[in-house]
Parts: sequence; C-alpha cells; structure tokens
Amino acid sequence: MAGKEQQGGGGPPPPPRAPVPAASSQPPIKKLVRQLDFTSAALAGNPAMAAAAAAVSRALQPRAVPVGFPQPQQLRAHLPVGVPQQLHPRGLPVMRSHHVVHVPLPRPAVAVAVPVPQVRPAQPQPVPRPPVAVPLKPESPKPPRARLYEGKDGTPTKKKCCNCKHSKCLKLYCECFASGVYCDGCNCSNCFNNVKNETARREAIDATLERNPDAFRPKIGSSPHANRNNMEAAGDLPLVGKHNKGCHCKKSGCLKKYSNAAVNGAIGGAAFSSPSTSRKRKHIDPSLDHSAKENGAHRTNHVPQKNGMPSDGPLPINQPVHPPTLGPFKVTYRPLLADIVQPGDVKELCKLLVVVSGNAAKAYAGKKSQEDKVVEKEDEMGGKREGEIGGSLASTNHDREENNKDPNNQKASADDPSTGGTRAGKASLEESKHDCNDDQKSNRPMSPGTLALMCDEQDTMFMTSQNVVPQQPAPVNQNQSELYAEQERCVLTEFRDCLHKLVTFGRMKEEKFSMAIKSEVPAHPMQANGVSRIPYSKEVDVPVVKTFLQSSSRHPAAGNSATGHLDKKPKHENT
DNA sequence: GAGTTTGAAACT
DNA sequence: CAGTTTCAAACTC
Repeated sequence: MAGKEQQGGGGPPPPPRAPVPAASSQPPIKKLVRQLDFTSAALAGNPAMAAAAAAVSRALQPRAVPVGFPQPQQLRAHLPVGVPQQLHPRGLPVMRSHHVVHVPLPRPAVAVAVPVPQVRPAQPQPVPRPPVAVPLKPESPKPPRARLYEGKDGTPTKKKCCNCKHSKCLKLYCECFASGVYCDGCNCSNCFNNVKNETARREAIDATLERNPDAFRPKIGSSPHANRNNMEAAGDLPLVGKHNKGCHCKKSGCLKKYSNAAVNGAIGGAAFSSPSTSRKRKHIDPSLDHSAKENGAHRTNHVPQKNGMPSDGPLPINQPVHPPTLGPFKVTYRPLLADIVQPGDVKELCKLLVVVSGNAAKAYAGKKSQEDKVVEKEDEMGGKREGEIGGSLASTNHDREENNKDPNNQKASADDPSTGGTRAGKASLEESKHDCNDDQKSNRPMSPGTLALMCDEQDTMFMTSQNVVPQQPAPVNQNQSELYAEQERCVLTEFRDCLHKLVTFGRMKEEKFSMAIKSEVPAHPMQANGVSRIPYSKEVDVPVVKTFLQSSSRHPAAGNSATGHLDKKPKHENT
C-alpha cells in the first residue's frame, strides 16, 4: 500500500512553518483535488432551488464573506508557513494544520458559500473583508472538528482524532488525510500525515489523486463539482447532504453514519450543517450542535488568513479548478421559512394570541354590558338577577372600564379589528400577561375547544385551575361559553392570519430568489444562487418573523418584543 | 473498552 | 470492471 510512501519517518522534515518548497517546485499535480472545494454545483442543476435555498440560508447568515475573496495566488501567499501549500492550481488538498490558528470564517451557516473572488473586482485586496461589516462570527461554519483545533499551540480543546494504525494516515481511510488536515494529537500510530513527513505525504496525495482526481473532494454535499459527471447526468443541484458519489450502502439503509448520508441528508438539522464533512461522525456531531448558526458548510480550513480575513481557506485554491463549469457554489438547502420563524417568534405569537384573547374577552364583556343595560331598561327584574349572579362578568366589566380609562388601550382597541375596536388598549404585553393572570386567578374554566386543544396537557396548573372552578349558574355558563367561543374565534382567526402571512413571506422569498437567480445566476462570484451575497442582508433579507408578526398582528402588544429580533430586519422587504 | 458491523478505499 | 481485501469509523454490548 503505502509502502513506498513511507519514507520512514524520515523524510527531511520541512520546517514546520516553512512553506513547502517542494510543492512549488514539484511538477504540478495533474489531478484536481476537490475536497476543499466548497463550491457546489448548485446552479448547474436546479438554479431556482439552489437560489432559493441559498437565499434563504443567507438570511440566516449575517454576512457573506466572499467579497474580495483572495485569488488562489493571493490566498497561497497568506498561507501559514507551516501549512503545506499545495500549489497545484488544480487544487491539491490544502493541508490544514491543526497547528494553525483557526480563523473563524464568517461564512454563513448554511449557506451558499460563494468563494469566487472575482466577484468584486473593486476589491482587489488580497484579504478583503467586506466593508460591510462582516460580523465577527465567532464560530466558523466549519465542522466542529476544525473548530476544535483552534488553539495554535494552546491546548487543543478538542479535536478530531483519527485512529489509523496501518494506513500511516496517508490513505483516504484516514479522516485527517482525507480532509486535508495534518494529524495533530490524533491517536494514530506510525503517522506520516504531518509536517515532518511532508514529502511522504505529498507522494501519498499524488498517488491518491492519480487514482482518483476527486479523491479529496467532499463525498457529500458540499462540493458541487464533486461529480461533475454525476451532476450532469442528474442535472441535480447538489444540495447539502447530497452524496457526490453516491453511497453504496447495503445494510445500513443509508441511515447510519457510515456513509454520512444519514447525517448530512436524512437528518434534518444536520442536513443543514456542513456538507463537506467527511463521513465520520466526529465531524458531524459538532456541527449538529451548531447547525443553526454555523452552517458549517465546510469543514474547517485551517488556513490562517492574514488580516483575519475570513476565508474559506482552501477554497479559493480550488476555484481555478472548476472555473468554467461551475462557479464554486456551495448550496445548502434550507427551508424558505427557516430564517423567518425564529424560536422567539413562537413566543411572540403566543403573546399575541393571548392579547387577542384578552381583547376578545373585553370586547365581549363590553358588548354584553351594553346588552345588559338594554335589558335592564326593559326588564328591571332581569337586571337584578344579573347583579346577583353575574359576578364574573361584573369583574370583567370592571376590568374593561379600567382599561377604558387607559388612553393607550383605547387607541389599541381602535386598531384592533378583531375586537371590533371595542376595547382599547389591549395590546401591551404587560396587559396581556395581566389578562392571562386574571384568567387564572379567576379560575376561568376552559372552553371545550380549549380543553380539546390541551388534551395532552397534563400541566397541573391548568387542570387544577379548571377543577377549582365552581359550578356557576346556567346563565353565567352560557355567557362564558359564548365568551370562550368568541375568544377562540379571535385567537384562531389571528393565528390563521399569521400563518397566511408566513406563507406569503415564504412565497415572496421564493419568488425573489427565483428571479434573482434567473438574472444573476451567471454566477457572479459573490452571488449565491443568484443572490448577491454581500448586500444580501439588506437587499434580500426577508422579513423576519417579527415583521411577520407585526404586520400580521393588529395587536401592538405582540409586536413589541423584548426579544429584539423583532427589529432584526425591519427594513425592506423588497418585493 | 472490546468486539462487531459497515461501507469506502485499495488492491488484484 | 468486478471481486476481494484492507481499513477505520460507526456501532453494539
């Protein structure tokens, strides 16, 4: 096997940080190494989809880094001395030394990384950082593995460790080798995948490439070019999680991690994480943890960037490799609504619904009150009776009156169609909470519908509350039933409206991306799926939930979120 | 932690 | 190209 490759631990160990002269001096390697290729074939196959996915994912990304991506040459220039530089234009795997300090890449979590440098000619600087602010993204999208190595000399927090015993870490069996990283701190034995054995390693790389030019390409997902052939045939957009080569799982049903398929594709969350992760779960697991943020799109590249410029590391190097065919696009699929609905939004929605419910109750109470007055005039007896048994309503009315005293509430009510404008300011969050508390305090019985919805709620609070409710006279129950029905109606209506808006946003995004891709696809380096990356946040950002809630809600209270992410993307929703 | 299973890589 | 072997991760116990 690697027998010849073994140069006995001997090869002249190139100085750790010194560039590997051999690389440059050696005849260019003929084979392409794609492993580092972050691009994805994206646009080639299903542009619309790619665009949409990319666009959506972008929303999650604070910013795209691609601007001014260093040209391969430039990039090489910045390679750390210690990192063997694969000079071959075609893209020898750039070894990412664990020793190298990992520079967090601003890369979007899921996204589409479009490393193409040319994109912004205006920014020739080798280490251009998008002027626009590239949020310092602490975490690199890369798979955990890479991240773990951050410490240069420091204690590597955690790292991936291969356990190779017989391959000398010079075969693709070795996770480190396959991913273009030096073994560092691994549990391997007789390891040649290190700076000291650079010569042997290079030979191994050459041999590997000779066997399979795509050997270093990610097997799954991230590399669009991975299988050019396959892609062509499939005409598919290699989304994250897509196996470039196609796995050959027989017994695992592709549900195990032996082939990554399960991890990258089948598993939802993981699917969005790093596509390029190798099949090993070590790479993957971490990504899962950060899937949301780090799109992990790619495995970590330890290529240090001077200037701290985030780079995709090896990526640029690969660019030259696939220039014509595809721009290096990495497409990671994300649901269109992925970035629209945030966890906090659910909370906001709940608040909103609570407010709506409270408003409905108040409105109902007010209405009832008026009716009662009319009745009183017509029937004094009826009025007496009401006074005797209408305790709960009385309190409700009382609340209403107090609320009416509040100008803010009045204003709010006017704006609230759902309540018929009867009640004014229901909208504040505090108020909503208040209403909620009142309900609980009053032991308000739950309507049948509510009970049905809570059928699985075992919360003692709810149950207790309900059980405590004393039986009330028929008339009151009837009123309450009506009240609850009204509340439910309002709540459901509001919820429906919210969903409609959400759907609308999703469609808008889809359309937008589709259009963008059509017009921009020409693969502008800075564009992912037709979406301009840098400006993206402003131009393409989709209204976030907040927006969605706010716009959908007629209840100000809901809109005011403490979460802050309401304000996230208030701006334009262009189209 | 040891042993087994699995599928990719390497080899014939 | 197909079949076999080797390998190391993934998995099970």
